[in-house]
Amino acid sequence: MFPVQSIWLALLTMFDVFEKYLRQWVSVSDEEMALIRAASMERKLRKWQSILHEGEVWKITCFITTGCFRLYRFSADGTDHTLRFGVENWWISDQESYNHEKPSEYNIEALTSSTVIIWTKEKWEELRETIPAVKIFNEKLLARGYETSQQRIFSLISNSAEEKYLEFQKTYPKVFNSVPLHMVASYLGISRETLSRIRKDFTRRD
Amino acid sequence: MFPVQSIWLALLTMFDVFEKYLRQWVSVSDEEMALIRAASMERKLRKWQSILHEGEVWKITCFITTGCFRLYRFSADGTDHTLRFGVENWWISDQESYNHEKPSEYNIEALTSSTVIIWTKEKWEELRETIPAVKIFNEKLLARGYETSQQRIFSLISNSAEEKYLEFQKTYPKVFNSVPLHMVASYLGISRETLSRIRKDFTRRD
DNA sequence: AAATGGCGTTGACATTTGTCACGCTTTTTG
DNA sequence: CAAAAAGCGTGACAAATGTCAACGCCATTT
Repeated sequence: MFPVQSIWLALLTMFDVFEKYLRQWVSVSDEEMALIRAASMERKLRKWQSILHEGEVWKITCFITTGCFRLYRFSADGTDHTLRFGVENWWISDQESYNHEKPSEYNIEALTSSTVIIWTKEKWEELRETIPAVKIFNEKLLARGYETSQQRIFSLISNSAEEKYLEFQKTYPKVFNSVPLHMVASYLGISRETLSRIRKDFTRRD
Repeated sequence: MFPVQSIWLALLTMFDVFEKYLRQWVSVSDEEMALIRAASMERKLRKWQSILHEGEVWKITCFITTGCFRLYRFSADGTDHTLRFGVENWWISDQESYNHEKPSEYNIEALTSSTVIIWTKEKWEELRETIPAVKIFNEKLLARGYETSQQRIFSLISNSAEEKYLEFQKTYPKVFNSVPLHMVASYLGISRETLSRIRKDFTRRD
C-alpha cells in the first residue's frame, strides 16, 4: 500500500493545517479566512532557536504547525522551570507580556526544528475586531487556558511526584513523547533523578 | 474623634461598594450602572454556609462585598485542597462549571459571615451583550485570572515550602490575615505541621 | 464550672525528594 | 568520522516534608 495520506500531507501548506484547526472551533467564511491568511506569516525555527528572550516584549500571536516548544523561566538560584510546552496545533505565547506590553520574564525556544504561523499584534488585534469568529475563538482559547491552569494547580497541590508524572503522561501523551524527560521533571516541579527513579519503579512492577 | 468613616461605610449599600469597584476598571454611564444594579441581587451568608456543592452547576456571577470564601476540592484519598480564596472586592466562581454548564468538582463556602452580590447567568450574559463596558471588564478579569494562575504555577514548581509561604503572605496579606493557617497550608500544597514549623523558625530568627 | 471542639504547636519518626558525583549511551555538530 | 554535548540512569547521602500522636490554648456551649 502506498502512503497516500503522507502524499496529501506533503502537499498541505502550513496554513492549510491551521485552517483545518480553526474551523474545528468556529465557523469562518472563505472571505474571512482569506483575510486571516493574508495577515499571517510563516516562519521556520531550527532546534534550540529562541523565539522569546526574557526582557523582550511578546508582540505576536503564534501557532505551531510542526515541532515543539518550551516556555520556561529562571528562578533566583539560576535553575530553569518549565511553565508550558507547545506542540503541533497548539499556541505558544506569554500572555502577560502581550497584554501589558511589558518585558517578559520568560523564555520560549524550539525543542526541535519547527514551523509556526505568526501574526503581529497589530494585525491580530485588527482581525479580532473585524471578524467576530476570531474574537469568539480567542475568548474560547483563553477560557480553556484558564481551566487547564486550574487543573494543573490542583494537581500540583494535591498529587505526589509519581501521581503528577502519571497524570501528565496520561493527559498529554503527545507532549510527553515529544520532550526530554528532564524537562518533564522541570514541568512537574520535581528533580530529574526523582522522575528517573519513579520510572524505574514502574518498569519493575510491570 | 468620632469614627466618621465608619458611619459613612454603614450608610453605603453593598451595591455602592461594587459600583466604586467597577468604576476603577471601566467607564460606566449612570444609565448602564442602573441596569447592572437592577439585574443584581444581594445575599447574606452565615459562617460555614455553602454556596456551591460539588455536583451542582455554577450558574451565577458572584461578587464578594464583605467576608471571606474558600474554593476547595477533595482528592481521591478524601483530603481537601484549597484552590482559591476570596475576600472583599473579589469574585468567586467555578469558571469551568459556568462555561460548560457541567457539574462542578469543587465546593465553595463562606469562612465568615459574608455578603455578596449575585447575577444569574442569564442576566449577566445579557449585561455582557448589551453593555460593552461589562464585556471589556469581564475580559480583563479573565485575563488577570489567567496571569495570576501562571504566577502561582511558577511558585508551586520552583519554590520551597518556606518560599511559598513567604510569597503568599507578601502577595496576599489581606487573605493571609483572614483565613485559618491550616487552609493556607492546604492552598500551598504543604501539611499544616510543616507550615507551623516554618513559622516557628521565623519567630526564632527575628 | 465543666465540657466541647477548632486551631495551632510540638516531638519522634518515617517517607519522600533533592543533591552530588559518576558513567554510559545517543544525538548533534563541525 | 570524531569530538562534543545532551540525555538518562544510579548509588550514596543529605535535606525537606509528611505522618502520627499528644498537648495546650481559647472561645463557645451546656
